[in-house]
Amino acid sequence: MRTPQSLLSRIDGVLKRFDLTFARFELLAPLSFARSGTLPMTKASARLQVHPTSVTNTVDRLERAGLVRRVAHPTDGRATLVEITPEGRVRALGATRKLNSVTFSRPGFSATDFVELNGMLGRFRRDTGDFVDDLSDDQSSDEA
Amino acid sequence: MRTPQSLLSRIDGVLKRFDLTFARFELLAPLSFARSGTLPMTKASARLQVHPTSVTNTVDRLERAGLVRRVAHPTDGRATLVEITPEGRVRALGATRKLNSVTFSRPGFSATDFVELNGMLGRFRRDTGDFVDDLSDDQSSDEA
DNA sequence: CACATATCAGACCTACTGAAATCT
DNA sequence: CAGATTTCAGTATGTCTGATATGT
Repeated sequence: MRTPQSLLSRIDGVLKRFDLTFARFELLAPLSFARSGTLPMTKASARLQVHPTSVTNTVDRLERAGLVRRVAHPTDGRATLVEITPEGRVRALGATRKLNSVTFSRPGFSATDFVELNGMLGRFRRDTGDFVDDLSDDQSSDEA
Repeated sequence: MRTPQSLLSRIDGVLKRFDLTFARFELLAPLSFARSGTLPMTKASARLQVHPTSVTNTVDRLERAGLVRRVAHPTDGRATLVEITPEGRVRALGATRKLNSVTFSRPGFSATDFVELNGMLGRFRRDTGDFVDDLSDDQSSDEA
């Protein structure tokens, strides 16, 4: 538990310069990668494995910061899409780059350990049934 | 980051039955292992790598629950020792046992992966200078 | 009508900052 | 007096539960 704690503090240190937290980055980054730039709230909740109200909270903050927008779902009147804004894209890209550069400059793991670790964690997630919807490639129904 | 998150939720699930959180267990467990059963606040802060005020907070809650006691430091008038109570020992032991049994029943890692992982995380902590005072075997000066 | 989606209100925990009290 | 130790007040974050409004 100490290692991810240490990693997280490094990550948060970087993200702070972008006025982001890890929780917010975790939502913003996938949005910036998704072609459509949108994600239904429900999917975000499942993807990040957090309570729906937590997503509401996170989206509230990102929206206040002008990094995302809430958009009505085109076909399901109950659902809401989160859409990344141009400014959100810029922010996500900058943060991602900085995180990558910091990670590469001081990875904390040897190259072989890194590969090995990746495999282990993948096996763990598979064995504990954690790959909930990472397979379904995104907001299939969201071509907004 | 997902794997420790998953582990933590399992751990918290177990600890909840003992009216403990992971943060509180992290303080209580070392106390139960230490022969003297005491730890200066400062050491606890360094050991757990959390802010001094967080230790104050954690000790407050444990003390309210009757699991620890605050004791004046015998030689340093500024310092305060945290002392585990008999009830605290019982609680810590029970929680530790339950955690171990759950861990063994569903480890999430293969035996070889587990050994490998241990080595990696140890190397990580060593390389990032995270073994602050785990070497100094405990509250050397606290024989209360 | 049963179910799904999202939000709100309320609560809790953890952690931090800055200021203060006490002691070495 | 400079520095160490701990606490307090106040703030922010993230997460959860339960209740609610809305739509399928």
